[in-house]
Amino acid sequence: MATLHDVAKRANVSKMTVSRAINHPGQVRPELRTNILNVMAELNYQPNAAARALVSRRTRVVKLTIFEDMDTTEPYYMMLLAGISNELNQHQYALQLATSNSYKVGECDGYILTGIREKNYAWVEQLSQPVVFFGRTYQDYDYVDTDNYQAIQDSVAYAVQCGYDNLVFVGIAVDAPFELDRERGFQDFVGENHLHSRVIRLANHGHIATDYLRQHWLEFPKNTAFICASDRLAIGIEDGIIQQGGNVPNDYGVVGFDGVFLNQIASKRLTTMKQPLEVMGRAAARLLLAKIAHPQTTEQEKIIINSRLSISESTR
Amino acid sequence: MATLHDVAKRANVSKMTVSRAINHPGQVRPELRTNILNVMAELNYQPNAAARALVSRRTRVVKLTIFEDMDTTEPYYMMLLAGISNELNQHQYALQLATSNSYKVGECDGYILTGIREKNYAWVEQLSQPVVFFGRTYQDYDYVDTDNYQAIQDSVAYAVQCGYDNLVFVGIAVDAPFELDRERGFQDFVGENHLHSRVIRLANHGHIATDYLRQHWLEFPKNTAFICASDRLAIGIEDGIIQQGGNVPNDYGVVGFDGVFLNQIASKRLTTMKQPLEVMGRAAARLLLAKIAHPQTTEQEKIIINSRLSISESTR
DNA sequence: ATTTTAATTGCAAGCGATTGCATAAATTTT
DNA sequence: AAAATTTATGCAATCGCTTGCAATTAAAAT
Repeated sequence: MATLHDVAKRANVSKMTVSRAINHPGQVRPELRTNILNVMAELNYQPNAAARALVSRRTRVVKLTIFEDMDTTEPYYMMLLAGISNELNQHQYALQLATSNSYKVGECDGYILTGIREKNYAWVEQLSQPVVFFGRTYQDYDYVDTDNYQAIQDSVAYAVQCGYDNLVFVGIAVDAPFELDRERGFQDFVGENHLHSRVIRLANHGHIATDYLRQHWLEFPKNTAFICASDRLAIGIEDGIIQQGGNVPNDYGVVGFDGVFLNQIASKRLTTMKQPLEVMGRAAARLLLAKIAHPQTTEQEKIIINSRLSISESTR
Repeated sequence: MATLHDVAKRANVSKMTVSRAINHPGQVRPELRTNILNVMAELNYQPNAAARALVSRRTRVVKLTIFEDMDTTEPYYMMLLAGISNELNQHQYALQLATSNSYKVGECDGYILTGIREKNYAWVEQLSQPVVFFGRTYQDYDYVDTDNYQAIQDSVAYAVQCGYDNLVFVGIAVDAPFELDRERGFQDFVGENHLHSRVIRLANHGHIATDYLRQHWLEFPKNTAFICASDRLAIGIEDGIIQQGGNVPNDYGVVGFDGVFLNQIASKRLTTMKQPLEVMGRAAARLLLAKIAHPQTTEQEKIIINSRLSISESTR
């Protein structure tokens, strides 16, 4: 492997000039610089990351830590990963992935944290590097999120506009900010508009929703819309309706949440509140990189990115 | 941040002794060592990874590169990630994630490569670090994979044993080793056993399979089993059958492949050939770590891990 | 033409750890 | 009891790069 020294010798300059040609382009004579760049290419020179990190105290690594016992069946994170990875890449940063088991391994310049639990806060507070949360947290940290409250309101408003007059919120039985926001959004909307409504909470599995519908089928009259807190639940609900002989979307409407991919496998393509996860991932990465570059300047701390309803075949 | 030097001073020894206490426990007097370890804990000393990497030429980072334009809707990789991450973690290695865009960013001690395309081989060959492929490749490299040929044969055998007498292989329309192996496995089995059979190839989307069934419904008599090359296709097929009024599993059987999670959302829980992705990920990581530790000793190069049929409600 | 200022380049030091060799202490052998 | 061996520890050099300051050169101002 060629080193700075090799390049310098070959280009007849000092190591310093080569270093500057790379890191401070303005400080070196243009023609000299192009020459150096050529030599670098000839020698296939790659700066040694370790040496760089050692002296500059910059690893050029960002760590994404997924604390939630990673539900490996959830494509949600995959899309997030893609967004973060792409953005970091553009800034020559590498993405390191850590889980609740491995969060202590490896160094980095900053953290993107998601799926955090109360018990992890002690660890978080002790971090010396900048931190950005993905998803609003209980505590007061910088984060990127979607407006769950508003998103659900939009979903319900749409269902009402479709003409469904009985609104059922199918929530995920979990005590997390995103879920509470959604439920509150639903409650407020149906309250203000005096709508027939109901809230049920289920574990986040399609077949659980299907089973639930089977057992409670008679409780749901025609013209009911199910506003679900995940696409999984939505698909389970839809399957359940169809199995009970209900007609989707004519007599029953189903709206999902997340817009992951499940709509690709459902019998009918799902109407769903689509989170722009790729964009949100990029935003989180960008915010973190800004904090790394300017540790004090803490201008924009909370970034809210709107979800949009993707209208398809499960509503009329 | 405390350095080796700080620890050494506080413990009244030289830096070297501290270094040895960490890396070569046998070479330092036990009581001295425990004392040093205590001081390290007191000072919350963490070895500087950059400095270490610089001199030892070991980054303690493994890079997983997913070349396939990452189908972010595919939980497959998520499960793989979990396996790799867990295994690396146990060996104090960090996992760096790269995609087809970012494969040039960052240094590492070795690579796990997956979803590789012909055009990437030039890059692969030029790598100086050890490489392990996830999934058999066209070329002759070390890899971890499941026996796709055998797995499909097992699926078909099971379907026959269930009493289905018309076998349909629903393949993914892609020119990849895993797919060719599966198709060949099917063809060989039905050929040798003189079974009624047919092969169709579709893009890997559930609703495409559903649509296909709608259009070709009359071509599939009762007592047909669909052996699918993915769970997505299987779910689409199953939905299609049900929508056409067919009875699963009594008149039609459906067998999936992968065992990702889709069975959690299907109307009926899917019988599927389950790849132990977590285990396979761990195996890949372990193989790579072995190659990193002993670059020459190339004993075990191809690791085949068996998939197992997970029998559920979509077959009788 | 001479001084001032700005733009380039080089020198030396050092980031925090590890490797090879040398030294000191403890143990065994003769 | 002296010599040979093993076991522990320390010293110095070094990994490849960047920071701070000094030195050189070119451009601008007097």
